[in-house]
Amino acid sequence: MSEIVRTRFAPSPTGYLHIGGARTALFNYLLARRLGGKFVLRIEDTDQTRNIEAADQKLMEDLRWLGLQWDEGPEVGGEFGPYHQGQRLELYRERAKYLLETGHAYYALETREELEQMRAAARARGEKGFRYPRPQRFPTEAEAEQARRAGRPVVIRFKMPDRDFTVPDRILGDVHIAASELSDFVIIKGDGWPTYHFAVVVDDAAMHITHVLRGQEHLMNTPNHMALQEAFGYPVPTYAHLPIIFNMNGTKMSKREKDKVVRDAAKAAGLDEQKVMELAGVADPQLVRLWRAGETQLPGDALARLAKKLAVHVPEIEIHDFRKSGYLPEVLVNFIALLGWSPGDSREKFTLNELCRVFTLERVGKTNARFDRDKLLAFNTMAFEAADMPRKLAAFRDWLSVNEPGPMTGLDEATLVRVLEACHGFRTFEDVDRKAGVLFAADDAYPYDDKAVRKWLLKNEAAGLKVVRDLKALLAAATDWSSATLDDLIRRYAEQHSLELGKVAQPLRVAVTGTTISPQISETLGLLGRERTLARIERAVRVAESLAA
RNA sequence: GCCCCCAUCGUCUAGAGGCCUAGGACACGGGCUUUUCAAGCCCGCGACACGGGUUCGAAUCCCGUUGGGGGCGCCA
Repeated sequence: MSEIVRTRFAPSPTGYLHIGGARTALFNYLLARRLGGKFVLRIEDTDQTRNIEAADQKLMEDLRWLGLQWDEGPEVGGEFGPYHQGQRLELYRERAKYLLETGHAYYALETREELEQMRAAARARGEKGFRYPRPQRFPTEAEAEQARRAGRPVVIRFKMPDRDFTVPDRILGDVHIAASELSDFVIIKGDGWPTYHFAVVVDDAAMHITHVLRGQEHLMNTPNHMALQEAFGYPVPTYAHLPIIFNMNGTKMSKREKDKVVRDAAKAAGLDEQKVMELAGVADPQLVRLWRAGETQLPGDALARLAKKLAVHVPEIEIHDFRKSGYLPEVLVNFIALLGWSPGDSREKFTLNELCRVFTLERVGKTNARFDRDKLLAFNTMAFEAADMPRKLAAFRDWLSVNEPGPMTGLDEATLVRVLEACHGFRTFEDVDRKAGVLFAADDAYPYDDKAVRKWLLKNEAAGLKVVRDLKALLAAATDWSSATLDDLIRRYAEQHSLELGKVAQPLRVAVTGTTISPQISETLGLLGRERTLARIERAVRVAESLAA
């Protein structure tokens, strides 16, 4: 029997998993775990025009990265598969035929244009919302076939019962929707594929789904689903509509936002079409033209390239973005869980397993939430602080693996550990990269920040330069290259010359990294090693002198 | 426009009639620490949208207003 709880996450494959989807997936996962049930993954790829190549793979990769492994679905199988709706067309056709034969559905022959006109006319007449007018006489099978042959579209519509519906929602309570708000909706599209409303009902029943947790944007669709269930004699699952997640500015979180940020930066930098193509590495001028006009999105890698050249931070929207920015999956899970759910006390730190034990629908709120990046960042920082080295190391390697190869790619474990220790207090791996990446760049190629060089090496009659030169000799003669020795050497030098430590450490830091940001100076030198430190100081002296000249 | 949902600090939230002079977290402000960037520590600022009821008593219940959000597709 199907007394066992079964939940599902049913994304459409349009790209990576985004925050809202991740939250829906998480809550479904948690509910199933909490109630000892099964969590099913189903790919809703019924819109052939929107499907994106390999998007299901990306979705699954993100889900797994978060730790939300499904019990049934693509790649793991299960007794109610297949789990791609595109592979279940026979079932939908059979079910639609049943509805047709039992008088619950009928053919409709209007073109999209005709429907648009009908909608416009209804609006002109001042009607409240468009409802498809059910015809007196329905097109026959023969007429449908004739229309098909004539190349006209043929869809199947469901005969919506003429009565009010009450959606029993576990979060919102009973929601009443009047019959006047409902109409005969399409269940089979012109291309023969099912609509979402149809496929979702057929599959939820076929897969014995008991609880449907989904975004609140689906609330008004629910009567359609309930009517379908009634027509089929399917049980009505428990519904729970989740509040929506917004950006801090109250707008909906959307992938388009990433493009907007970069587009605005490109505009501010005065880049023309040619330049954008060049920097983004895009060969199609038409694409760039549309993108500049705000009418389309750039491929992810192209956008990332352009953003990097413009030095703008692209807001993370999709789970994969957070992964690439150096967030921990357990932090995202923890944080997302708190968007719409709370334990009832002031506790905020939860692992996935802990959430599985305490999650209940009763504690899910009704109010929409804003996605506070600052708080997420703080969570990430605290998690790193609390994580042990094996965890940090594994996460660091994961981060390196999903980003373009950089100076730290391929470093051995001992060095990676040392880097992480040297960078303690970091918030994301981007911090680590920003702080220590330059130490692994070629000694003759890393850039010098002119401002830093002027301030710390050239100012006050090149006081910093003198310090650096002195130190070079001392460092060359150091007995060994341990952090302790280096620290001691630097402190002693400062003391002997009555200088504050900052007056010694900063010039040295600028000399060996080109910037004012690096791990503690003795660690910085330690990581570089004697030879490279000396080589870098030499180069710094040359750079500073040429800048002064 | 019509229908539906929602409403506590800037943000996420605790609060299920007296425990609330409303608690926590992040952000913010100030201070400490300091060799940069972070991190850390201490202190502080800060909300029941508004108006009516109900009640001995309301952030908590009811109604209205306002505000926010969602829906009104051959998208999901």
